[in-house]
Amino acid sequence: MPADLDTVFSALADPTRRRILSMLLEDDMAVSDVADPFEMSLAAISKHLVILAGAGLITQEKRGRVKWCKLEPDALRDASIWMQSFGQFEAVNLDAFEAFLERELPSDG
Amino acid sequence: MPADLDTVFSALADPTRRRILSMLLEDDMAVSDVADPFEMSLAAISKHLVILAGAGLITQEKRGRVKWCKLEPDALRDASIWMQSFGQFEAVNLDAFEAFLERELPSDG
DNA sequence: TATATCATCAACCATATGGTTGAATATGGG
DNA sequence: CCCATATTCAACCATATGGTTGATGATATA
Repeated sequence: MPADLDTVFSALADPTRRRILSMLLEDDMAVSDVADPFEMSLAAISKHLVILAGAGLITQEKRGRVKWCKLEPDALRDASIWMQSFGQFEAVNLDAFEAFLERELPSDG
Repeated sequence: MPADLDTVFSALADPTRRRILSMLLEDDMAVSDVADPFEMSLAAISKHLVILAGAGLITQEKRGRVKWCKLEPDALRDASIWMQSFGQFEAVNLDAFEAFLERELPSDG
């Protein structure tokens, strides 16, 4: 049951949450390791993770006292499809795509 | 100068605004015609249009006393590209796409 | 000119959002 | 058992968001 578009798009609207997602592209992470590079409280990050999980963009699994966060890229599917319905733009230009990632991923996801 | 991802995603997070975008897929529209099918004030719709314009998703041009609204689908490009960076999902399945449009476009865009 | 129409502005309101801090709740290790 | 670690909870705060209404500013038309 995919989260609705409201939930997914508003989850994606926050730069902290997008940055978390891009961190999770590398590997699954514990909550406190997700929080480490941010200059905000662990509680704040914990709330962001709840929002990402509510949107289905991540899942969380507790093992011992550590809660692991895992990216769930499929949750982007419906939103992506929705965007393609406005897709008078041609299929993504791969050069532009790589340049974009180079530019955006390090800081903002 | 494309609007940033924050702006685009939060513009897309509201169902009224997505519905407006799907109406504009059909044709350019005047502000009051956009407002017609909604059960909310013209002023509220006017604010939504300002937000869509701020995200670059539409442009507005005043001719006489009528302000025309036009969809600008290119503004979705960066956001779409960003989403594809999480694109472990394969290229959009066209059957699923059409089913999705059938399901979503009439009410919610 | 007088009047109606198109759209925005300004002030206001309720609720949501994103952050804080300190206490509480597991769980693991010595 | 005792203590440290991992995470969330609860209360709070400032600001943002999405709506309302009534006034206002342009423009078209009789």
